Amino acid sequence: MHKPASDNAQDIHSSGLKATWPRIRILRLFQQTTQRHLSAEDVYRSLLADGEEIGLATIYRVLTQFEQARLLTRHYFESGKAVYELNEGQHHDHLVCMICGRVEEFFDPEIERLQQQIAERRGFELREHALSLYGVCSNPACQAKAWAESRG
Amino acid sequence: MHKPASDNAQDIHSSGLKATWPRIRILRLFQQTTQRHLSAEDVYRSLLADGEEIGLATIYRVLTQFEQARLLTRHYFESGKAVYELNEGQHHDHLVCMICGRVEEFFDPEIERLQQQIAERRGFELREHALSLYGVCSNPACQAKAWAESRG
DNA sequence: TGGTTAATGATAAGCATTATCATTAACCAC
DNA sequence: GTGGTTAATGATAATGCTTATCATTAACCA
Repeated sequence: MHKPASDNAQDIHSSGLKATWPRIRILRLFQQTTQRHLSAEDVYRSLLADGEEIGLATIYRVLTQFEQARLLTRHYFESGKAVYELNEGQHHDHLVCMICGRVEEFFDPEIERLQQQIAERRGFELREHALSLYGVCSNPACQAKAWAESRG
Repeated sequence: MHKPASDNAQDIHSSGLKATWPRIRILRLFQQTTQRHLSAEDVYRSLLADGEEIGLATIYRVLTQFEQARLLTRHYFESGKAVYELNEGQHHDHLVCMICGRVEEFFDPEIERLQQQIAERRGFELREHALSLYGVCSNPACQAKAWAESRG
């Protein structure tokens, strides 16, 4: 069902990092959690709830390292704080509910192609992009809340 | 050539805000500057250089108010700090040079259409979106620096 | 023109994140 | 396996951007 911790240690090792206990636990959390997108604080709390007292400084450091090692990818979603998700190869963009915070993923090859074309036309060598759509999801509670907000 | 300050005061007034001196100067800065995208700190420094001692707290407050009044729009560009630009009606997205920070604007109706379509298919009512492309611009200095960075 | 009420500015507080540094634990050679 | 080297950790201080507080000041309207 889940990757065992040892595979986990392999992944970390082959990224040129020592397979320390905090790093193993953090990576495992991303592999096992149902909530794909986690902030540093989320990771800290989850591990603590699981009896793992890992310092917040370590969490921040490891998340940054994992991002550089391409084990995780980072996003901002306009919230003022970074969230990370497991990098499973296929690139995708995000659709975020402004009410409940739910995040859906999508991939549109045509949009990707157009982006590349726009960059090329302007002499930019495209390295990465951030595309996030913000709206109100199909949950009736969200639609009700959105409607209430719109009328002050 | 430039809008006179009085028009300026009109815009502020019709947004339901008092036409105070700090607000007039801040809006004028955005209308006159060549650098379209300014952070709170940028605004503070520019006005100071122009002999205008406006408190940083006021700058932050006014930028937020102008954004709510749709006189300005806010962006993040992954930099950890907000930048604002004059809202002149037509929506556009951004192409940002990761080396020199230069920002170009673009608009692609096809991308806009596809975004709308994606949101609809998933039952989202699209409210806004953030699309920023990051790369290396055509400036030879940037390309050289990017190349140097890529090899540590 | 004066009174009311909101705006300002100095400063403190807040929040996410990074830096510092003494202690601890992984790894590699033996 | 064991020990020594070197990097990782964790507590905490520091930073950077932004918002809150509150006494003082200035816009607006009657």
